Amino acid sequence: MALYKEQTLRIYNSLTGKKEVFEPLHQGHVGMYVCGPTVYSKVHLGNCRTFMSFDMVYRYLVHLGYRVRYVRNITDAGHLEDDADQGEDKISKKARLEKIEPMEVVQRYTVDFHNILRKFNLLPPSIEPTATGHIVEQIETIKLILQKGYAYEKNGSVYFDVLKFNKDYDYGKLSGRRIEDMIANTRDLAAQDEKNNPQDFALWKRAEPQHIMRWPSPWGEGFPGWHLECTVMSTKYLGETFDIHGGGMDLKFPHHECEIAQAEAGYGKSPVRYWMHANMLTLNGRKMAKSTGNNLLPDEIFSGENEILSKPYSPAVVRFFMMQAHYTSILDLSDEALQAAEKGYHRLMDAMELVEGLPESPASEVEVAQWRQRCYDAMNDDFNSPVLIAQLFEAVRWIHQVSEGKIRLSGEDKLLLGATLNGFVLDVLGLEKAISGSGQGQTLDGVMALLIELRNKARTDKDYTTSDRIRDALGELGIQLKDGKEGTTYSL
RNA sequence: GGCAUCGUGGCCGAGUGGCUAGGCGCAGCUCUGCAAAAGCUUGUACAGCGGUUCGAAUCCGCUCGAUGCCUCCA
Repeated sequence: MALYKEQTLRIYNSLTGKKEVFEPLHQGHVGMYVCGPTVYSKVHLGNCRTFMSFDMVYRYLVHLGYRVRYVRNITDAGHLEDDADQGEDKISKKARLEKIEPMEVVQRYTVDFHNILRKFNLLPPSIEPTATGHIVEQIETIKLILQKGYAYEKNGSVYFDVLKFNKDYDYGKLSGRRIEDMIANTRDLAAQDEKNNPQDFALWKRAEPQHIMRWPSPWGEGFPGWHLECTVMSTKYLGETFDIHGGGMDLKFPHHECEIAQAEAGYGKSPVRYWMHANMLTLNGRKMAKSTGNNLLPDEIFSGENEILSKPYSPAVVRFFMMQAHYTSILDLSDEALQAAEKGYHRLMDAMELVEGLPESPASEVEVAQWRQRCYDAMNDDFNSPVLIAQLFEAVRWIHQVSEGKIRLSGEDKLLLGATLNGFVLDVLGLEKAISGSGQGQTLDGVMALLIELRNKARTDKDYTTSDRIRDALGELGIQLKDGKEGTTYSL
């Protein structure tokens, strides 16, 4: 029997503001769409957190036995410098500045994006569609919205008529905004704007002569509006109604609000059953911004080449750090916090290594099956990974106690404990075992075994000068010796 | 200025009416030739001020602060 039949998953739905029991549209199948990056620069660490959160969501759904179609797009056209349909296309601008083709920009940063996500151990989505690959579908959708009367053409551009839409539907229901407030707060610049109302947004923009990225359309040469691609591609691959739509909190308004409006205008029904929004990542208590220098690139964390952190941190440690916070909470990254996460991460992973060799007893003194359910309870409660991790550390304590002979564990429970830990740590949280044994691993192991043997010989001979010399010299090279009950091990 | 999310012990971070997660640090202990590593033990904290309640970190109001979006400004 599939796990999802015995577990009750609840998801905080941003649309209703409540935790709701998750029931997919089609039993056993889940359709999930996540707004992907605009590939005009190196992927932002905050973006990574969002995608990592939804990777965890995806992994847990798969773990529960659902067949998930996970669609995450690549925005490679139409995303303007500001979101009020002014300014330049982000990708065109970068192409102009670097004097290369827009598609070179797209290619370069798509590759970067994939590389970074692979380091963070994110699973690839089922489908990763691009905006430029769906121009035809976008034009068709614009025609549909025009035909339904919720859009108008002006000088080769097509705009969505928000006020008209709001009469028949509810614009602002996702972000809790009222159209009256928005109108009251808007400066009157109708004179220089071709939109009927400042709240209207572009479905299609006429390309100015210097604009490089352009496609023919019934309204002349132009390019699609940013909000449209997500509506078009989610509908194409997941249907007019689908289960989960995710994205960063910063996309809630206007992007997701516009997606709802486009879909409702076109198809007459709300597109998404569960809206999920991941929260922001701050750095040393402040938002990340290139202009203030309060900014970190993922690779700068891995390499340690930055002015903010005291040392490099591996992708797995950063992932563990992020998983220790709930995805709906603002998370603050700092050197101190990463150091703490690194130690905790190693404690967890080291304990997992011990499970297999634990002594077995006829009966257990701990309730492994109940603990396993507590792990599920944590994840069932809106993917509460921090509470899950707290439960995992409960198991870490047991492992050490069993290892020291203080409590007993049956062979059956040992298997269950190990399988549960592996399932949650590796499959659900997506944490990887500490990197060891690359190309040089075996050689290094051999050298270290020799040094450890020599040092232990010196110690038994009470030649502490020699033994400490070995220990200290290795320490200076960044190799730490660990004297345990079972002998000496080392770590880099 | 508007909307939204939030403000928890030295740090990070769960918890949303009574049953006080977890990680890191600190301290004590065990182990050790000495250390390190590892393990064990230990913390009644919930921005401030009012209010509701038998009882609030948890509900309500106000103030202050943070983050995002919108506006303003530029």
